[in-house]
Amino acid sequence: MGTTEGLRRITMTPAARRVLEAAGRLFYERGIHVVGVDLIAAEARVTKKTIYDRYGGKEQIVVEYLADRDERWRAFLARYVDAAPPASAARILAVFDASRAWSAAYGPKGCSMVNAHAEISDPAHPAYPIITGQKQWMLALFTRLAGDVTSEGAGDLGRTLMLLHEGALVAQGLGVFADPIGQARRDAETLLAAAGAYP
Amino acid sequence: MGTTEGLRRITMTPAARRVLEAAGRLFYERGIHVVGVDLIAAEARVTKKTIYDRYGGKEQIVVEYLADRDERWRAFLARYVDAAPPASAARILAVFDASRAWSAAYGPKGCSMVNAHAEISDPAHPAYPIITGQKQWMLALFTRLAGDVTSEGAGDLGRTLMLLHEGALVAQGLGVFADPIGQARRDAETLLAAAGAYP
DNA sequence: CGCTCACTATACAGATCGGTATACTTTCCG
DNA sequence: CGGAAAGTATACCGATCTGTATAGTGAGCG
Repeated sequence: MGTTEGLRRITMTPAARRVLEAAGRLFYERGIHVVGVDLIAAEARVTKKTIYDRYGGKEQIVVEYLADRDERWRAFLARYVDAAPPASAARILAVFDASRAWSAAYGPKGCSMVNAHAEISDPAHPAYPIITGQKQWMLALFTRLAGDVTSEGAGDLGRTLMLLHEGALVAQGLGVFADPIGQARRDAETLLAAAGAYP
Repeated sequence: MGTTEGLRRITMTPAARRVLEAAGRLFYERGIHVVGVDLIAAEARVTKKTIYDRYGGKEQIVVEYLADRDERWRAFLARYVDAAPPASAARILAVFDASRAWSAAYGPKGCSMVNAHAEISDPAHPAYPIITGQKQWMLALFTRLAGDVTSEGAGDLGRTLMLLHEGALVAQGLGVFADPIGQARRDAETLLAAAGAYP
């Protein structure tokens, strides 16, 4: 079901897990290119040999980092969406609730996929499909959830929700104003009311 | 009026201008950390000595790059906004028209400020205020333009427009769907109609 | 004329980059 | 018992990074 199938071929030994944890934190907070393998090794209390035994190269660490974030975000999100009544507007609002909770828990520097895309511009990079795949998946999710509560115009509504959501993540990362995800949530609510999603 | 006053102290000789042009193109297309001074020098057909004579260091090239983009974007945008009737909803829509034209002319890889923020996380970096300053300025612009066409709720409308606009730039950069800026523009139009901005 | 400024050309320094090699230890498991 | 797997420690490689040093060229100008 995931788009990350053929990419993750790492034996997740305890040391490999520490590497992924340290790399994830450093990549997200400081950026990908600026974080070296030596720093990751030191932070994970692991030798470089172990890193290269498990991952083969830095590129694969990046792939694992993004695939892991993607996987965890989808699971995190599912808990919020599934908790809301089926085919309800509340299911859409739950996405914004999940984003706010995720941001509070895992760092407010915006979306890791968007940030990674700023550094990985080459579409041939093995991590590229993970980045674009998650955004495609989010758009499909919004469109599907919108289709469950409106008789027509689900595509349009889905794209608008996508824009509000992405905009909120960026505004959150740059600290443009307070609680942008809350703002986006209220905007989505208004939008859903206008679309007749509250019967 | 600009937020970039105390930062630009470069004598813009012909060679320095070629450096800024080359660095701007490379930074935007490939990223900041991944582009070295040697590459910039080669691409600008300039020796490294000239670069360090004019800019002092790579950090200042980054500052000039972002300050220049910010300056040019504001001038570009002003032409679109000022061409629309004063205190009209068309002025707001003109922002989206400007973004679409800018993206078509200067590259579709999203917002250079957002991309730079992914690589420059340290708030003490001299380029940081340029990044956040532009977003603050955009929010103030949207809020001011919104205040010109609605009697109340300009702050709220301004923030919503900001989210739509930022979301559209990100979606454009990641290629989530076709013409996201056009989508955002239509959404803004609906929003403005609901707010009674068309008398 | 002679000075200054902008610039070229080239070589180099010191640090850091991703990645590899060698040798050793521990743990688990058939 | 014995061997494979997972790990540590350390030293190293070539390439690349930002930044500097030295020497020389050409144009503008008082």
